[in-house]
Amino acid sequence: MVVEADRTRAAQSELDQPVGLISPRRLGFAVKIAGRPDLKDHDSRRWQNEPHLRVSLEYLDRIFDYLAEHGIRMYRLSSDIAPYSTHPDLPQFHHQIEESREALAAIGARARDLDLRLSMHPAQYIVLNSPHEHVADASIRDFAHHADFLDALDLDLDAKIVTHTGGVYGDRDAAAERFVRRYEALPESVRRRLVLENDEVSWAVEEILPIHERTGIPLVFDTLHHAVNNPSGIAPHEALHRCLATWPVGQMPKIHVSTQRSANREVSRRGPGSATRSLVSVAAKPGQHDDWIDGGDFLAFLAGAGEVRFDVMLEAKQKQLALLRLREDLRAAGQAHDIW
DNA sequence: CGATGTCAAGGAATC
DNA sequence: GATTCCTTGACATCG
Repeated sequence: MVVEADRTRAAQSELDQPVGLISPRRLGFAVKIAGRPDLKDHDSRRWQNEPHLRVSLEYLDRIFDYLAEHGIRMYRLSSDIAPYSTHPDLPQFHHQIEESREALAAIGARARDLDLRLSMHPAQYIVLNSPHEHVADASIRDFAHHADFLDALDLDLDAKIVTHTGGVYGDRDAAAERFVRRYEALPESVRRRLVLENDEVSWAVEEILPIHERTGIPLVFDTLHHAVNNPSGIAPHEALHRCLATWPVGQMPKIHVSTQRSANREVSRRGPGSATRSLVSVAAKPGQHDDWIDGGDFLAFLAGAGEVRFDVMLEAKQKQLALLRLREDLRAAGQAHDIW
């Protein structure tokens, strides 16, 4: 059976670890499966057509097939998996978790069988520290829904909900204060899963560390965001270590890794008012994700990381294809035993 | 059928 | 105060 074979390989890999050589335990990717339009990540029909979580879970089962086939053990679920489930004007969609209990239990059991680490990352509209109470309230409801969903899968506490701090609104201290106050008022079901990621514009590592100190919330280190937003110039590995240290004993920390899109690239574009496509050179904006992960950069980052362990969520446009290619790059560099 | 418009939701920068 | 960008794809409708 595939699962048993994977477990055996897992045990073997642990034994093969050279003493002192540090590695992530898992490589994961987010939501969409590149090049496989048949593998949908959620039921995306409009509300008029009554989309449902049960349909999304059938899709997810097919994605799990793919993950099992490729030995991938970390995956970010779509936050739209239960369509309109917190939409204020569509209460008829608010009970999908209850309506899907059995399917949720089954897919959760399968995730555990496959030793899959799952996570979620609510959309940009979820802003806990917003000065607008209605935005904060909607965010709290959304977090609670995400937690209920992961709980319905009966997943352990490595299954996290990732968020950003939010805005600054011209007063950083007040913005941090709102985050802390509202975090502390969150239900335990949310607090035990919520983790905070440094972002690319407003809240750098040095600015979320104080929030961790006040709340205990674990920090997800994002390498690209740190490269783009690092006002006091903290060295990447220093930032990494500080974030890893915020995780409780017994939970495996995770980080986000991506490669920045290079300055110029050729893309196929549809001309204005015309149906024909042609190759055009466009400038990339700073902080954009590249299609792939640079294997050399990744290896160098690991080599300098020291005696620490963490899982790695890859954020690349080519999704799981970037993960598979990175594996090949690492294998070519003699690090295959070392990487999941 | 291909092209175009739309989608629940926010924040920041710019004017 | 209003507009645009961010970023994303696929559904839904229009011509």
